[in-house]
Amino acid sequence: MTTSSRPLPTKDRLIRSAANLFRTRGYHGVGLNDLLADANAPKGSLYHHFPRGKSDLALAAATWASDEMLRLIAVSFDNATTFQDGATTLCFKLAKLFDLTGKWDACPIGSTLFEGPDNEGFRTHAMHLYDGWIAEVHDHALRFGVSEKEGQCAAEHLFVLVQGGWLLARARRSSDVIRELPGMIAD
Amino acid sequence: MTTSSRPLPTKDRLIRSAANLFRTRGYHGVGLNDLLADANAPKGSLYHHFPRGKSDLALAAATWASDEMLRLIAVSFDNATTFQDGATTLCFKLAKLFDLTGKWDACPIGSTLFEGPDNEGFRTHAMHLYDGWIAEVHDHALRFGVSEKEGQCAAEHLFVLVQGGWLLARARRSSDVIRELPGMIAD
DNA sequence: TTCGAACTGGACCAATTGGTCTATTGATGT
DNA sequence: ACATCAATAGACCAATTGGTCCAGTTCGAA
Repeated sequence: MTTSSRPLPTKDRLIRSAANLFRTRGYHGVGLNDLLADANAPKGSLYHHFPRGKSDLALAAATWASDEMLRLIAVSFDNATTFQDGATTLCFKLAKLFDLTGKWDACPIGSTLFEGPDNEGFRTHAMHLYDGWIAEVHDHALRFGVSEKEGQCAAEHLFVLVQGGWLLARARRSSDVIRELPGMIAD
Repeated sequence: MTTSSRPLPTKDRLIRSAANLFRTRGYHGVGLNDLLADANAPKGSLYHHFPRGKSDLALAAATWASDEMLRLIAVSFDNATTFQDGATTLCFKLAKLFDLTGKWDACPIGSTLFEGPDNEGFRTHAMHLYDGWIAEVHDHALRFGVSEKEGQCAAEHLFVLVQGGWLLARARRSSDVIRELPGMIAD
């Protein structure tokens, strides 16, 4: 039961709980019991909405979490005047979420989809979601008049920085690294 | 049974197997049965050498894997003439390991120690190991005449890039990103 | 050769795992 | 009022989990 989860339909509660739990404890680190208790749903509902069970739910949870991230990228770059500006805003927003919520301390996709059981399907899904993030940044970059190739480079660079920073921040329990990320782009 | 594991003492076989398995499948993704089969050791030996069981073994495995990485950093920077040079060599070595072995497709520390059970102890251990990597790069950076602070920055920057690149490379099943990492330092 | 500790082998355990199945409930259209 | 079907509730299951325990074995020092 994360936030005002009462009015949400069961399926959405399952997805949200799964996303939040997998994010910090990993796919295998979360048992169905924890999951169902957190979502306040019986086992029957899980297998009604996700016939293939835990793995299906993990896929859906990762997609949902990815969409959250896409929105974060969008709002960060929408009001930006330069790429640097957008990247800086994104990092600061991530750092704030890292500090305030207990769940933004790791990339939701990686924690959920790597180390999964049917590794190949999970990996492919993760790849697509990541490419979605990069494409989103890429599109925004183009608005600032950079070339196609430069935009792709910049987007991948930002992705790599964010992921690396996320990990180090988690290990140190400090969002400082994330805030210093933008400085690494210009250097 | 990874490589010529016959002459190795049981304890070392356990550590190596644990390091290799946890690296790709995560702490919770590896059961003791898999682990013991891979190390070709009985359960009694595990709890003799690691009285606290799986978690103790994971700590030892992470430390061992970290030492491997430290050596890789050392040989990369030892014969380098500039920081860029050392960083480039390191990335190319990592990319090669990524391609050749099946196990260098993720940071061994993160996969093993995050999402662990007694999260706090695991997290602290991971932090120390990571700081070891950064310190190693930092020391090499100083040899090239940069200031203390610049060296720390450069080391953390490289760390972040490597971690982020590692993740993207894993998702894409391609070491290309890792090889392009050095280009992101200069940009 | 004997003694004692380090180590091995594996039977055994309670708890938990992901998953199945069926009975029941709720709502919606007719 | 009825039929229909999506959704819920949870008992139940085999398999596996990490962990305990102890009888043997091995091996080096006395």
